[in-house]
Amino acid sequence: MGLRIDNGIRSVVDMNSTENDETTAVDPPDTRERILIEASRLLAVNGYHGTTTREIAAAVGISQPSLFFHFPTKRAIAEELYKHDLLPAVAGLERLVEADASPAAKLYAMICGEITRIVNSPYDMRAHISYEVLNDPDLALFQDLVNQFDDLTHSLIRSGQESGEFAEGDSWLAQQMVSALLARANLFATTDHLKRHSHPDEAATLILRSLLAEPDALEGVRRDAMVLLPLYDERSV
Amino acid sequence: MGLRIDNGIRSVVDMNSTENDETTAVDPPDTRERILIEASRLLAVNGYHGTTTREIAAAVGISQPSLFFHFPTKRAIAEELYKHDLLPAVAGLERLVEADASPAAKLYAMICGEITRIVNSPYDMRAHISYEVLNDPDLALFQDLVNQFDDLTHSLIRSGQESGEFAEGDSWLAQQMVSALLARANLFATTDHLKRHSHPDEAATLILRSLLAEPDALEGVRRDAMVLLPLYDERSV
DNA sequence: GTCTATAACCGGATAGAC
DNA sequence: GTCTATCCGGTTATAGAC
Repeated sequence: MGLRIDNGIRSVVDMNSTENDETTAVDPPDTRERILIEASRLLAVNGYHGTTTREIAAAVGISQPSLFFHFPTKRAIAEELYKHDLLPAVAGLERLVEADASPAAKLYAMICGEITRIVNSPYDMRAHISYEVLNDPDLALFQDLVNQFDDLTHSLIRSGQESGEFAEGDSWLAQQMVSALLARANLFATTDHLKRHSHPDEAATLILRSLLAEPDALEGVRRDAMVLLPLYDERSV
Repeated sequence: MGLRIDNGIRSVVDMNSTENDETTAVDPPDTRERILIEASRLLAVNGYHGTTTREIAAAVGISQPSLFFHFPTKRAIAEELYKHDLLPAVAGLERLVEADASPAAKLYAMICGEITRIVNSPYDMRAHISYEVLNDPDLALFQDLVNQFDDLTHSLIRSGQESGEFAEGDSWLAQQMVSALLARANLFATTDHLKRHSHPDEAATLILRSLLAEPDALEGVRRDAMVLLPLYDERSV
């Protein structure tokens, strides 16, 4: 079958594809896709209420009403962006949780996979988990998705503590630290510090060192996580 | 003096005063103070652009134009809140940095002191470091303050790495983890999980375990930090 | 698919009475 | 200090031509 180009920006699929077929060479983003890209930048910087449809249209280079040919409402633009970010994350973490491996390896793989995904995303998702968005009753779907992700992370930490692989401690606080670091990773991705200087592994190492009961176990965890990592990526399942 | 119950909110003035005269016993929040409290909640949830002066006024129980008797603009309300949050943080961290102690103890004391301060604040400061606010050119003052805080944290981590007290690693990433956790602490404070179940020490422990080259050094670091802690609090200098 | 013109609304802020 | 009434600029979204 081969990878289809989904007409857009180098879709996520393309960026990560291990082999390219010759048809993917050109790949000019259509208007709809350019709207999503520019909107993601503006939403990240100015927030949902701080971003106007005029600004998005100007960034794309079309008139403000032309936006409404491609999307029914401003909200629909934001929804598509948030879904693009959150659905693969929840699905990937669910696959990891069900896998046969230690909680530490699963957590390590999740952090690596998630940061890799964020860095490779064509969109700027810094704002995806702003309180402003999560508390908007009209965007309740995303509260659910974020809560699902957080709950899965929390249960991973709990079961690691129960098996003795992780040190005892407030599992809720630990989960918040993981989720805070991942939210921050969206910022790394655009300041491009992460792209140039840092590795997903470093973030995972930082978290695991703080959780593991036995620091020397880290190398083994890393090896197990590398085997698990493809599971997190929807293309490889 | 004795502990007064603060009916609701302890006013900022009271919290920081080293000595109380007897006239402060009752402490009914005046309108101006109530505006700040309600505005902090709404700003935290809906963001700056997502919060209207009409909503703030309704929460306080006055008419919308009455706000403008107490504050010249909507922005002035936000500015006062952000200053209240950021000025003591930067000043406290500066005092810690200049103190005579190990970087690890200073970092531990900062995290403890900062979370304690957040939990005790009468305001809900969840939104204080949203990109929406930090990127607003009219609020550039706060970018400076946040950058100062982050730079001081970063230099603390760097010098700990240079002395061998901390493990090698990306100091920028480590600083981001600290700052992300503290930003999240503003959320803890209102979900009141932190107030009930968690201790500032747990957060500091979580971070230090991930940074220390020698995990067994943690107990000594904690003891040194406890001596340092009063330095962070402006009331005790 | 994109445009111009515009409807309908909501935002911050002011005027002036009490 | 607080109110009612109001101004005015900016915002989302629609209508209809090309």
